[in-house]
Amino acid sequence: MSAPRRFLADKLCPVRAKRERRKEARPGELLEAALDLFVEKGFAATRSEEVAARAGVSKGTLFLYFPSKEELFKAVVVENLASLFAGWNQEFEAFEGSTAEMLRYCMRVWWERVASTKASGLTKLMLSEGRNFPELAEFYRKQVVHPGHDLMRRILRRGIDSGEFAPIDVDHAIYAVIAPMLFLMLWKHSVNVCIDGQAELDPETYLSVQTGIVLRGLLAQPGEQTSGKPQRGAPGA
Amino acid sequence: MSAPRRFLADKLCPVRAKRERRKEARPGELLEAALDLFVEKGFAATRSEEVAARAGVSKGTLFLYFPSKEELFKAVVVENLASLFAGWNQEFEAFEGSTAEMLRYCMRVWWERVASTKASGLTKLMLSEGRNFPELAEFYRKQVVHPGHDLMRRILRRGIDSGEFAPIDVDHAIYAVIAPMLFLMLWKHSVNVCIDGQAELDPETYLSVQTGIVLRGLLAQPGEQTSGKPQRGAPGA
Amino acid sequence: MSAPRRFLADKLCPVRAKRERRKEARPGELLEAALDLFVEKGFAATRSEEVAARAGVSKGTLFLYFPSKEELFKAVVVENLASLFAGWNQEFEAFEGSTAEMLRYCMRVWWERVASTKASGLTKLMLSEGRNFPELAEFYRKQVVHPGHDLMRRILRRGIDSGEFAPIDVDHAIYAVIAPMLFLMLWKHSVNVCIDGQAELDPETYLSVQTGIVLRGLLAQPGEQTSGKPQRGAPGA
Amino acid sequence: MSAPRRFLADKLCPVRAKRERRKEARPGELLEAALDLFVEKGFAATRSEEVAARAGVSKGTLFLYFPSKEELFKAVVVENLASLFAGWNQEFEAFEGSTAEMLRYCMRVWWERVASTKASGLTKLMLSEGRNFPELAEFYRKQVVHPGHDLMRRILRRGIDSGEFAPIDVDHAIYAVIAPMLFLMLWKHSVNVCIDGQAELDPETYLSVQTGIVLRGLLAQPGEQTSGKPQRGAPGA
DNA sequence: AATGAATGAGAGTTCATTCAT
DNA sequence: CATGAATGAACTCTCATTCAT
Repeated sequence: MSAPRRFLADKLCPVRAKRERRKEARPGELLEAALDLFVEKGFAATRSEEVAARAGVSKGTLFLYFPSKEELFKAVVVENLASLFAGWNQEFEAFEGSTAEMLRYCMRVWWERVASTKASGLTKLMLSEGRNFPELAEFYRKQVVHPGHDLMRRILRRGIDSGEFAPIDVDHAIYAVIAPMLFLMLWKHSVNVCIDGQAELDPETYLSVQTGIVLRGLLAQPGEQTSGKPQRGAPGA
Repeated sequence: MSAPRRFLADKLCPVRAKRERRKEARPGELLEAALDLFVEKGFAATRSEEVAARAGVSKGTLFLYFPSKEELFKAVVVENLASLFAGWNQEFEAFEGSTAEMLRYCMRVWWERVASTKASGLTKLMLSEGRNFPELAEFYRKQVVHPGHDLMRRILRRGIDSGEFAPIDVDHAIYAVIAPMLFLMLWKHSVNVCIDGQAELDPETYLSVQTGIVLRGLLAQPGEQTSGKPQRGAPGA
Repeated sequence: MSAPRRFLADKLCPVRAKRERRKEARPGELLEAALDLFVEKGFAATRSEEVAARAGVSKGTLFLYFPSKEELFKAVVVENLASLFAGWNQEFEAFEGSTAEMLRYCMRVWWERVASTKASGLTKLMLSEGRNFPELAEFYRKQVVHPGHDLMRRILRRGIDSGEFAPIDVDHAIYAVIAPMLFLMLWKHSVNVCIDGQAELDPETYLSVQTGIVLRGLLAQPGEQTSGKPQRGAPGA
Repeated sequence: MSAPRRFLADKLCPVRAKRERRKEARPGELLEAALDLFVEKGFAATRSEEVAARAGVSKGTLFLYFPSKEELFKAVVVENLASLFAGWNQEFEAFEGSTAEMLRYCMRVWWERVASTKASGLTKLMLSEGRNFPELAEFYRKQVVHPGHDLMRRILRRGIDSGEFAPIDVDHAIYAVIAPMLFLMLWKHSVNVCIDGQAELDPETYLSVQTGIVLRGLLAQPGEQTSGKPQRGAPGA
C-alpha cells in the first residue's frame, strides 16, 4: 500500500506525467488494497467498495479494471503467488549444488518471499473459503498448487536421479515438504484469533528443524532399501 | 448424520406421541444439520434456511429453538466441543499412571472424540472466520480454548510436580502439545480443498510421532538443567 | 385482570365447579389481557401470543375463542364500549330533569365509566391505527361512534324540542360536545409520551369547565335568533 | 408532494446534468415520500420499500441515503419540525411589541407553518407510537418538544418580566398554551378516521378563541394576587 | 377443550454489479 | 477513463395462524 512495490501491471510503464502515472498505477493500487482486505477479512466478507476506497478510487473504477470480485481475486493470486513460479523455475533450473542444499534454499526463499508476507494469507483464505467458491479454488489449484507441486516434484526427482535421495514415490513425498510450510502459514494467519497471548513459535527455527527432519527422511541411506513411500512417521508426512 | 449420537438436549425421551417426539428431537436435528453446514461452508456462508431445510423443518422453526444464527452456532459449539470438557476433567482427575501415559492418552482421546469427527471443523471455522465475528470468537475462546488450555496446563503441571517433566514454562509448553493437534484438524478440513488427490497423512501415525517428539522435549533429562522455556526447535514449539 | 369485573361472556354462568368456572372465564380473561395490551402497545404491535400468555393460556386457545386478532379486537370493543350504550339509552330514556342537567350527567358518567378507565385507550387506538385497519374502523364506527352520536343527537334534540336549547343544527353541535371528551382521552393516553413531567390537567375540572362553555353555547338565549349552526368560536365546535 | 418546497438538503443546486440533478433531489424526494407515508400509516406500518417506491426509486436506494428506517424518520422530523426552531428563535428574539401580540403571532405562525401542514402528522404519530419506539420518542423530545417548550417558556417569561403577565409558574403555564395546539393537530389527523362526515371545526377560529382564553388567564390583573400556578379551570391547563 | 410445534409470507437491510453522465 | 447513483436478489428474523395431538 505504501512501499514502492512493483506490480506486474506496472511493468511496462516508462516515465510519464504524474497524472498518467497514477492511471497506470491504478491496477496495482487496487491489487494491493484487495490483498490487504482479502487477507484481513476473507473473500466473501470483503466488500468491493472497501477495496476501491482503500485504493483511493471509486467503486466503478474497480469494475473497470476487474470485471468482477472473483476476477479481482484471481489477479491478486497471480500478482502475489502465481507469478513467482516463473522466476523460481529459472532459478532452480540454474541451481548448482546438492539437491539437499537446493531444498533448504527453496524453503528459505519460500519463507522470505511468501510465507512471511501478506501473500501467505491467500493460501489461508483458499483453505478457508475454497469450498464456497469452486471456480476460485480451481483457479488457485491451477495457478499455484500445481506449479508449486511441479517445482517440488522436479526437485525431488533431481535428488533421486542424482542418487542423493532415496527412490521414494515423489507424488507423496511432496506433502512431506509442503506440510510444514502450510502449517506455518496457517499458524501465522489463524491461530492468533483463538489464542490470546502470542503463541511462541519462531518460524525460522521451526522451518529449519522441519526441513532437517524431512531431509533426513529423504536422503538415500547407504545400505538401506527405501520403499516408494515417504517414511511413515516423518513429521508432516 | 451418521452415528446414532445422543444430544445433550435429548435426555429423557421414552416413547411418546409423534408430535412430541419430534419436538424433543428437533434441537438435536437442528444442531446436527447446523454442524454439517457450518463445517461445510463456514458460518457466514451458511444460510439459516438451509439449516432448517436439512433438518427437515421450515425457516421459522429454526428460530423457535435458537433465537439467532449466532446462538445456533454457540449451541453447536457447546454440544460438540464445550460440553466434552466436564467429562475429560473428571477422567484426568482420576487418572492413575505416569503423566507421559496421560499425555499420550489425552491426545488419543482427543483425536478419537474430536479431531476425527466433524466437530473439528468448528475449530477450523473459528480459525477462518473468528476475526469477522468477534462475539463468536470470544465465546469460543471462553468455552473451548480456555478449558482446553486449562486441562493441558494441569497435565503439564502434574508432570513437573511429579518430577517427570522438566520445570518448563507451562504456558508456553502448552502450544508444543496443541500445535500438532491443530495442524491435524486444519489438514483434515482444509487441505483437501487445495490438493486434488488424497494427501497421504496418516493421522494416527502423525499424532503418535508428534507426541513422541513433544514428550522427549518435555521429559526431565537427568543431569541436565532445563530453562523455563520449551526447547527451541522442538516441533511446534 | 384482577378486579372482579363481570364480562359479557360470563353472563350466564351460575355457580359451577372451579375447573369449569375457569373455562367459562377464559374469554373474559383473554378480553382483559387483550384490552391491556392493545391499550399499551396498539393493535398492530400487540402480539397474539403475548395476549394469550397474559391471560394464562396458550396461543392456540386464543384462536379457539377468537378466530383472528381482528375479531379479538372487535370483542374487546364490544365488551368495553359498545355494550355500554344499551344501558345508557335506557337510562336517558327514563331521565327526568332538564336537558342541561342531562348533558352534565351524561358527561360525568362518560368520564367515570369510560374515559377514566383503560377503555378510553381503545378510542385513542382507533384514532391512531384506524386507517391501517379499515375493517376495524368500520366496526368501531358502527358499534361505538354511531351509537354515541345517536345518543348525543337525541339529547340535543330533546333540549331543542323542549325549548331549552337553541334550534341549532344537531349534527354539527354533536362535535361541540364530543370534542372535549376526545381531547381528554387523547391527553390521557398520548401526551405523557411526549412530555416528560406530569402535565397539569385536572380532567374533572377541565370537563366541567368545557361542559359549561358548551352549554352556554347551546342554551336558547332569550331574544336572540340562533342560526342552524353551532356558535362559531364556541370551544371545540 | 404538492408545493415546490425547498428541502434542507437541496441547498445549492444550480443547473446540472440529469443524473446529478436527481442525486441532489433524492434526499428531498425520499423525505417527502416518507413524510407522506409516515403520516398516513404511522411508523411501524410504513414499509421502507413503499417509501422508496413513492419516491420513484428502488428499495436499495433508500438505504443509500438513510442508514435505517429509524434514521429516515429522524431526518423527516428534523426536516419538517426541528429545523424550524432556529428561525423562530431569531424571529422572537427580534420581536417588538407586547408579549400578548407575540403569543398571538406565535400561535398563528405555528398553525400556518406546522399544524396546517402534513408535518403535524408527525406529532400525532409520536403520540400514537412513541411508546413502541423509545429511541424515536427520545429523539423527538430532544429535537422538537424541548425546543418548543423552551421557546414558549421564554415568551411567557418575557411577559412576566415585562409585567404583562401574572407571575405564574411558567413550566405549567406552557401546557395551557400547547394543549389547544395539540388538540388541533390530533383533531386534524385522527378524528376524520372515526367520524364519517367532515367534522365542523374551523381551526383558525378555534385557535383564536383558545388563544383569547389563555391570554385572559395569563394577563396580569391589576389589584389581584396570582399564585404561581395557572388558573385552575383555564382551558387546557 | 387445550396445546404449542410448525409454517411461510413479509419486513428491514446489504452489496456486487451496472450504466448514464 | 472515472464516477457514484441506482438496482434487486439474497439474507436474517418475526409473527398471525393452523392443526396434529
